Amino acid sequence: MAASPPSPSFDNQTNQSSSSDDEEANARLESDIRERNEFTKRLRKRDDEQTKKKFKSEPVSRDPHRSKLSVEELRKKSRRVYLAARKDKKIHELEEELIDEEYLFKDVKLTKREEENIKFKRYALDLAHEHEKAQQMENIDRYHMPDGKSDETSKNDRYREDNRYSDAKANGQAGQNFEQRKWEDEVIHTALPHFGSLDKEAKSNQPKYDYILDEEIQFVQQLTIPGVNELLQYKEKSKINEHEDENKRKHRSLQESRKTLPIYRFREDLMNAIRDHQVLIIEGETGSGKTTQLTQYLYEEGYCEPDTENVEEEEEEEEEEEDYDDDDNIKLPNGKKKKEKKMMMIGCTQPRRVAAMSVAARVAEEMNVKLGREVGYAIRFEDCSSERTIIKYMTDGMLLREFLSEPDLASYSVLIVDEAHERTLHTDILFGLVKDIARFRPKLKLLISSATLDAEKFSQFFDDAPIFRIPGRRFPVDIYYTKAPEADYIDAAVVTVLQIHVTQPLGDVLVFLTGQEEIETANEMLLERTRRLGTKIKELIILPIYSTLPSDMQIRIFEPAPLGARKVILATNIAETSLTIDGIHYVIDPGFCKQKTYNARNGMEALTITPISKASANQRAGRAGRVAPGKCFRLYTSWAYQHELDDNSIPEIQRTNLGNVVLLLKSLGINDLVNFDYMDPPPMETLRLAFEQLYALGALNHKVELTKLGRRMAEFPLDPMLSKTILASETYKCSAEILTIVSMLSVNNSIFFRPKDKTLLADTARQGFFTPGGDHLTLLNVYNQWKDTNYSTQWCYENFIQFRSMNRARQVRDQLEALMERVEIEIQSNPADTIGIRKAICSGFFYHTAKFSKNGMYKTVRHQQSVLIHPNSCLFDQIPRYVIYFELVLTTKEYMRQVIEIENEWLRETAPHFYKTKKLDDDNKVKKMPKVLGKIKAELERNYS
DNA sequence: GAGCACTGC
Repeated sequence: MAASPPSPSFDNQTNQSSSSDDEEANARLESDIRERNEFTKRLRKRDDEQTKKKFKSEPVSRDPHRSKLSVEELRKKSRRVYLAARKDKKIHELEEELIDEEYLFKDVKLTKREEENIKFKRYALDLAHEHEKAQQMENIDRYHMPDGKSDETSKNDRYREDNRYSDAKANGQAGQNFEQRKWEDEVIHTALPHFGSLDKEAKSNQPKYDYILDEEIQFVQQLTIPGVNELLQYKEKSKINEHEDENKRKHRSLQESRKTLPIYRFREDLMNAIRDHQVLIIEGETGSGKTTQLTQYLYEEGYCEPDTENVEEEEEEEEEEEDYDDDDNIKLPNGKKKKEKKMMMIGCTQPRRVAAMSVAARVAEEMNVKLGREVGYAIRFEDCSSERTIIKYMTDGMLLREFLSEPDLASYSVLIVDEAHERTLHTDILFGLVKDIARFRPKLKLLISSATLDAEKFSQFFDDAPIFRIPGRRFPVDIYYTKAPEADYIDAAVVTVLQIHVTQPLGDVLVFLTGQEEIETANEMLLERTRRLGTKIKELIILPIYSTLPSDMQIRIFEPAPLGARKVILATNIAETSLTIDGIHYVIDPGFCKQKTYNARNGMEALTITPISKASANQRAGRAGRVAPGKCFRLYTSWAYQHELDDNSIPEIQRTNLGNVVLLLKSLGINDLVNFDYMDPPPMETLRLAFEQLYALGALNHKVELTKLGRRMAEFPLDPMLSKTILASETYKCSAEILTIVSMLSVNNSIFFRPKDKTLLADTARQGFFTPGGDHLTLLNVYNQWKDTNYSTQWCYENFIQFRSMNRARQVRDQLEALMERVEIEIQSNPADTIGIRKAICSGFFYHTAKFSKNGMYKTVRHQQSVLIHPNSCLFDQIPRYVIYFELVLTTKEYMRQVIEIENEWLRETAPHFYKTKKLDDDNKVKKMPKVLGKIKAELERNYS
């Protein structure tokens, strides 16, 4: 990994070629950066304007310069190798120049400028000599980062800082953000005079610092998130009993470690609060132990005991086979046994599958029972629970589905909605549902567990339920902000990584970027710059992580860095909540993430880079304090944090298609979705579109009631249009093919693998699968070929197909196939009948029809939106008159993704209620929606005004 | 000729 430093000799052959390589790479980088600058400029426009307002004395903000600057600097950098090689030569020249000048101008009156020039030259020469000396001495700490405490160096730094103020004043060009800087330094006593170096103007006079780092960013420490560390406070030394067997010893130590968790101290108070209140908001910080302990405490308090009224009824049936004692794990901790299925359950929801699984496993271990028995979990594709399960962890969506079979959730005595602050779509819907059932089930306990900031809001929603606060366990994290906004946050992040690497003690760095592309760019930049620095710096191991990265690459981030080296992890949002990496001491947070937006007016989705929320920023910062005190460097100003970031992210319910949720709620008998108890209501347009689509699909009738068809559609965990397609496949006797297509469509566009260095091969492979008729049939073709190889991994690899996605499609298909029994549809295969297959798709997606129009684009029939066929589609270079698309996405243009060609008449055949019937070759006109929908619209408008 | 944050059923 450590590249050798550039050869000092410029004449050297290899060096020349490598420098031309460098130039090429730089040119690429340059154009990349130019584009990015344009982009980020737009994003930061608001930031700029605010900054301008704030610093009125400074008419031009730094940002517009910066973007230009980085290009200029890149040019400089491309010559850096060359310059480095000339260092010795230059020093020598400088020496001679000085001697000459002193000799020549000995008796001449020099201008002030000339004098300064000579003075500067001597200063530079002195520095260079000093630097060389320092380099010869080993273990000298040249790059010191002041820590703000009053040691010798800090004083010096402070002095230098003050000089900078007066310099700026003297020059009459009140330095960038001068007032602000001074103010901040005065107000914040812990201010960091400079992180690495001084500012831009000062930097040019500081060749000593410039030598290692090309550019540096200034940070100011604003505050420290205090740590809460109760580690070991309750730890008791375990006495090892030699007669204890391994299992018992392990169990004992587990029990002891349970007592060290912060929540343990609050057990009694907590249980009292739960006893006294039906609904309790638990504000528990990460590491408090609430997720694993709460369920166990509740169990130990007897919340699983059968409902007494029920037990009397069921007493006669109390007979069950006892295959219970044939295991090592015989008894539950306090000797209670679960006797029959009338024991009540404690349910705990998690937003993520892995969390549900791993927490359940941990609790099973702590309770010394087998996972899947008393303690179990339920996630899609995998139900690891049984009749005797009393503590059940599950994903939020899973509990939502349970409402379908048990609308009052009678088998639960306690429901815990964990990680409620994440506000997933399913959690939000659950809020309304559980609040409702709590009203007529007074014995049901409801615990809403959330991180900070939100608790008050949850309390309000649940009729002012009391809030119980449990501290967490974490280390303090120092927060640093930049002094001025950074225009190019990738460049800024890269520079900060190097600053940390050069000035800070060892400890891994986590950088949050928005996507794969940014991660790859940052990776290349870091590689290039560390290569250039060569052995002057310690080894830096750069590791990318994002969800579509192959698993073997993902695992690498968990390997500890070798001795003396530092890991830098370039991550997407995946590292914010979904996975935890130990050993992170430094977090770099540029303050952006990608967010999906849904436009209900035309049904178009887009993925846009948006500023994160304060809650997100704090979550990210917290990642630095898991194992030791950490530092978080935010690449935005403290002012921006205070004034420009929202407190919380927009909840999912407000930015997603609600078709499936509306259908689910309808089938739960909730008729009035407009007045449903939302914590934050979805946009009116989204609800209206959902109603309209469900009506068009025949899932709702003219009275907006669920139809028989709608009830069958609700069985599938899919978008209503996909469910309808499946149900329609019965008519065309091609359910097997449709199941495959639907499964392939529901794994998000990640079937084809396209590595950067093999784009041509990958594209050829993809085109090889193209099937006449459209992309759906292409997907079917891919799946069937894969199936013919007996689901081979090798085949995927050879054909540039993502194995992980295929496997997922297979799982989805298996689940859907199982559900076919419930809706009583036979699995029939008719692969040759591509018309039948397309007609079935038409029955579900007639709503997504687009017609080629005169202006060379397509127009969607419903919203008259101009769209294009996506360049990845097999129909890209064809112009079918009518097409049906799976989805609309806004990227560089408005595109239809996954497209099939259809015939005009199919629309009237499959959706006669939707399309007006006229003469055969006449254009199909969309029928007017019935009055009921108009009424809904009116009601919606009333409610949302 | 484009470009896929992350989940979940």
